[in-house]
Amino acid sequence: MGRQMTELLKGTLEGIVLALLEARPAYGYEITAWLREQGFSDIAEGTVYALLVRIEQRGLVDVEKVPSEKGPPRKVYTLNARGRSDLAEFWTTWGFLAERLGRLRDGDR
Amino acid sequence: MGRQMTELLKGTLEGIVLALLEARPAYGYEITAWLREQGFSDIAEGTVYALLVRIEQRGLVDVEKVPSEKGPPRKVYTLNARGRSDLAEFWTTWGFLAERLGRLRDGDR
DNA sequence: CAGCGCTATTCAGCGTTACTATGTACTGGT
DNA sequence: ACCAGTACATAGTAACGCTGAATAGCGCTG
Repeated sequence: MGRQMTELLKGTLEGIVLALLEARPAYGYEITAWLREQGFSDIAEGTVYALLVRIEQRGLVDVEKVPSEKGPPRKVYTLNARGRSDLAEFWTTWGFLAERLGRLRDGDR
Repeated sequence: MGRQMTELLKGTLEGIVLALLEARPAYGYEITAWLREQGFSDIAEGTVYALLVRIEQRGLVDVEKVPSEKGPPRKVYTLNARGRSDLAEFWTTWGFLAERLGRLRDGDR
């Protein structure tokens, strides 16, 4: 993966996953697959699982273990109230940045 | 500064500074002041200087020492060819992310 | 039934970045 | 002599994503 993408993903990836979980509960493997579909083809599985551990420890998600027909049990993550609040903050921060960057890009300085 | 902003700035801040330098050469103290004007009120001076050292070592900028009327000599940074190429890459990467996030925000999933 | 592929999670070690806190140095005004 | 403003620098820390590998369950095929 490019160095720039790696750095830009810091913080962003967490927002993306929270936003996905807002739409529907999901488990790690599924999230990784979804990310790849969305064009984030180079995101390592390990990265996603580490992220999920973090947001669980911060109390942004509820976790439920669900047996799978194929392979080991899934850990299904659901966004809770704290998570929704955190996501709202994320959108505010992102919005601020995106607005500044948009102006910069259009040569408005 | 918020944790989210700190993480989102990773990679972004470098792009912002490169974009500024594309518009006009500048020196560290000046860049810090400009950032504060743009609403990045909490970015520490040390952060900017460290960033400038990095992009200089990567060969993205040319540096010229210019005596100042007030205080020690200024190090004026000018974006060079490599820097412009790096900035173009940054906009591509940023554009990709901004597009995905824009969709996510609008509930398009 | 052995091996392979897919599903699913976990972990150790690493590199990069921004933050905090501090230090150095030069100039002009009181 | 002192202090505020200008200007640059650096050591140490925390957070995040990446690499690479390991572990484990299940179904299918030779």
